[in-house]
Amino acid sequence: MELKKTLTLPKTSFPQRGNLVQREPEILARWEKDKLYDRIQKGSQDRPRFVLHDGPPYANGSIHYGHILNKVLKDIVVKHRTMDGYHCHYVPGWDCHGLPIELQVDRDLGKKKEGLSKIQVRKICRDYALRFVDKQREEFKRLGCFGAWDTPYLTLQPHYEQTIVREIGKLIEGGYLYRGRKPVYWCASCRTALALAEVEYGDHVSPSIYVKMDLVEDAGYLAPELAGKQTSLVIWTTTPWTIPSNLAVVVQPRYKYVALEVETGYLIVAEDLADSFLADSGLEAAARVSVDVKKLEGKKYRHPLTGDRQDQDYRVWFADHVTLEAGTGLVHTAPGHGVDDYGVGVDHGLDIFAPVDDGGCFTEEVPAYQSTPVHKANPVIQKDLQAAGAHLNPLDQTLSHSYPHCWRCHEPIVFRATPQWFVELDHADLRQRALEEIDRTQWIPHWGRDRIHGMVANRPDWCLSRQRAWGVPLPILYCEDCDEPLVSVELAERAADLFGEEGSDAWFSRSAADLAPEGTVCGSCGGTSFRKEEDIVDVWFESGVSWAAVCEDNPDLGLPVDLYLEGSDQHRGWFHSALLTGVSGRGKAPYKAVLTHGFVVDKDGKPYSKSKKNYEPPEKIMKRQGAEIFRLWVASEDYRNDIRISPEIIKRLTDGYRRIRNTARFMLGNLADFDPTKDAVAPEHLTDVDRWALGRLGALINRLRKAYEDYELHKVYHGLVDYTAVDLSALYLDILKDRLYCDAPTGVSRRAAQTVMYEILRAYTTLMAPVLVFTAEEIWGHLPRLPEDPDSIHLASLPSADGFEVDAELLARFESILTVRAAVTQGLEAFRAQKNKSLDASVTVGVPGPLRSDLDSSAELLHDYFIVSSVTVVDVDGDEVDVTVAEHPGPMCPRCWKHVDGLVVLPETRTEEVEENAAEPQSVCARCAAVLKELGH
RNA sequence: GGUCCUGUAGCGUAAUGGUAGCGCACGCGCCCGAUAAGCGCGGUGUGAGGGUUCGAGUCCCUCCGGGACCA
Repeated sequence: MELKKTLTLPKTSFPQRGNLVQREPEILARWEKDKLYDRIQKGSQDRPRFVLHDGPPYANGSIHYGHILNKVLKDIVVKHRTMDGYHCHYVPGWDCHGLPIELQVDRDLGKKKEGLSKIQVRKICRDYALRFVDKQREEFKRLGCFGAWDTPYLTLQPHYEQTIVREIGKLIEGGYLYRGRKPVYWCASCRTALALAEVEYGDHVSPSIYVKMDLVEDAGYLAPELAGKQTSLVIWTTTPWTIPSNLAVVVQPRYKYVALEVETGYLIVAEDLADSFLADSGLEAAARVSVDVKKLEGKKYRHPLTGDRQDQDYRVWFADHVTLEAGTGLVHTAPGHGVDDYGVGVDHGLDIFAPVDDGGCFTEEVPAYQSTPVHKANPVIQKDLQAAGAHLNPLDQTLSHSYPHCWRCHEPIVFRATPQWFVELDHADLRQRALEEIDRTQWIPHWGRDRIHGMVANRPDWCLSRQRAWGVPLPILYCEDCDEPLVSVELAERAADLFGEEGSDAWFSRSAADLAPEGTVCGSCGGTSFRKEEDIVDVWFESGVSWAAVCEDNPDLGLPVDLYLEGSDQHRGWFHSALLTGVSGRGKAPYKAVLTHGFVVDKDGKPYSKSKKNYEPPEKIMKRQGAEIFRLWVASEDYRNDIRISPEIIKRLTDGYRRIRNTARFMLGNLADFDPTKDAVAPEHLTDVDRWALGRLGALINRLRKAYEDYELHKVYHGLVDYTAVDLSALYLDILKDRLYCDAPTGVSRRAAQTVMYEILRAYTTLMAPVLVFTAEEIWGHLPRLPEDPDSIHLASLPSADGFEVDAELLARFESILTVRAAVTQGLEAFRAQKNKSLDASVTVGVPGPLRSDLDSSAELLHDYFIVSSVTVVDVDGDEVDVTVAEHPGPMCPRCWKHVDGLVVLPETRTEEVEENAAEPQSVCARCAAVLKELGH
């Protein structure tokens, strides 16, 4: 008789290998066919809501690691909350308007674009966006993410566009919207504003000029030497044409400045730049006098070319952007022609003066150069400065440097202030109220609060307008007679109504007269004919109001939502725009909590980039390993820091996955003949180690549930893997093998083991389901189920630790047993090196007094716990466990491989088999003999 | 340059201011009844330097490295 055939070995159709690339799509297809997401929604209708509102990715390109990280994190949270008893409706969204698509379409169209109308171009942009929505949608679904994929929100949908315009109406109603000027990149040859992405840097030779500007007051207060002398500021610039627009000079109060004595008086420059200035100008300084530049704040100087303007102009201010890299440490400031300059202008109440027209020519505001293109005006201005005695260096000095050029015509661009629409941050305490809302919001991690707080506290007014075509138009008209803008809630509402029906194309397809509400007259001159605003709204405003477009009126969602979850860059992006629109529109933040994650970087911590190619495209990994590995990756790393991905990390995760899968498979194999409704045994039939195992399961359940609730998902993964390796594989399941394989298949001992294993596998599978969505479902399909169990694990609830309470006394006792077990396995090491199995050993353990009673209460089972053939416990002096290992003297049972004092000869082996094979009669241990008899052998 | 974050063994991750632990990898061995599996044993670490403290991975400062957002 072949004894191996009398064992109950694991048996299962659950494949050892995941073969995820093929299996995942099958599972997805089944979910789709079974309408699983809809069933989850219907089944949870009466439960409390938990709303995770999706931040829309941009509808361009294929998804990358950052998208995967973000969407899988969201999905794990949503699936966990669903299994935790909430109704979670997840509506994915896409950001569809904006420059990247418009630029791409521009490139694709090339010259063809010139013959197309705005509406035609917008149609192409729309098709482009929708194509990528479809592509990304499939990619997200492939990751196992659940959601309303058939009814996502898109910022180009009429309803969404309607909301955008309505919320602009709210800004108008609240008085936040105003028209101001702001410097933008401007291409004079294309006569258009350029976005940052449309600017190319290239070498350019510019004039390099030092200009002196005389202080009005006697400068004796700076240093006694200066009293009675003409003292001047020296500035340096490569754009002489901005000198007529100069309205201020700024210095850095932290730096040291000196006054250089020259023929005409004293010249103030930064100490560290004095030598380079003298070298460039060819001037000689008879003396250097240290000056305290802080005393210059607010002092007036005379502009070398223009007469006096308003009192606030031509003064010295402090600013941080002043550096010692080049120039003089005193920075010429023209608020209409530079970003830093603009900031100074806003801070000090200066005119945003930009006397340059669309074609890059001076306007009548500068009569001397009127109609001259600015770059051609440079030499003229230099000569005028020289004539005024203000040009300190030779006229032909130049500087070759990197300078912005138009991406299309390659001409050098200019900075030029143009009219823009702004949200006024300090109107109606908007900024203050936003800051208060920040403090009412939970930020995860907590430092998110400081980050956004700093940004909101310091940000300038929000420039809402963009000079582009692919977006939602600002609902504003201008009077044809007096050019006054018509800004009204009625007009916004009228536009909103039209957009809701026709989309925002209505603005372009309809005439201004058609768009104006009936009876509209210009508030300024009473005119009745209008032209349309051509600007569109900043896309951050569009996505910012998603709470209004998506959540506010949806009974499955509502406001405020529970959670926004995005990368930490969104403190300045979406969290920020949603906060400001929420506070200005509804008086409160649209979210209760905001969770942020870091960025995906390579193994060296460097951000991965398309140009460096320091990464493998995600779709390649997907095609090789499937989506589950990505989900494991997301769950395994602490997302609060930057998240690394590398071949080694993928390898480690794959190993972890196999461990989990194999352990589950082992349990399934040993449950093949187990029907929980019939075969489960009562608690009193469980052994100590069974009860201990259930206690450990209870602890795991508590730990993982807390980790999920606290969004500490990496603790879920590590908790699960550690439990698998330590508690299950190395300990409990290893100990169980003898009972499972050798005891009577339907005997109470084996059924007890199965009962416990069943509870473990059920809970284990459910706990992993939010992360390992496919594998958990697959295990669920093979698990003996109860009649009330749903057909998908994603319809099940998280396990409760009730019923698996940790018995403190038992746990303490097992701690002792496991301590001794560790000593025994260590003692066994030398024994096993002699080609012995641990079951060949007979172990004598000397244990210190305190442990003794803990061991004695399990004395009969210790050899099973230690997986040896016999254990004798003796007292020992001292507090070290003492282990002695010897070969067990008795014969080994050929069936269960344990050594016993004596074997029993099997009755039927005495006869013909023996004679035929001339073999010894077969003998087994008493336990196996009884089992064989019961089996009918 | 500014604001904020971050640095624990090869990789991932843990540690109310109180003995630096866990898993995987790696090395060595066992097993061949979870088998493209399983079991055991083993070495390796707080970026650097100061400070506070009886005691610092943890709090403070400086430096170095990395990141996000601004400029």
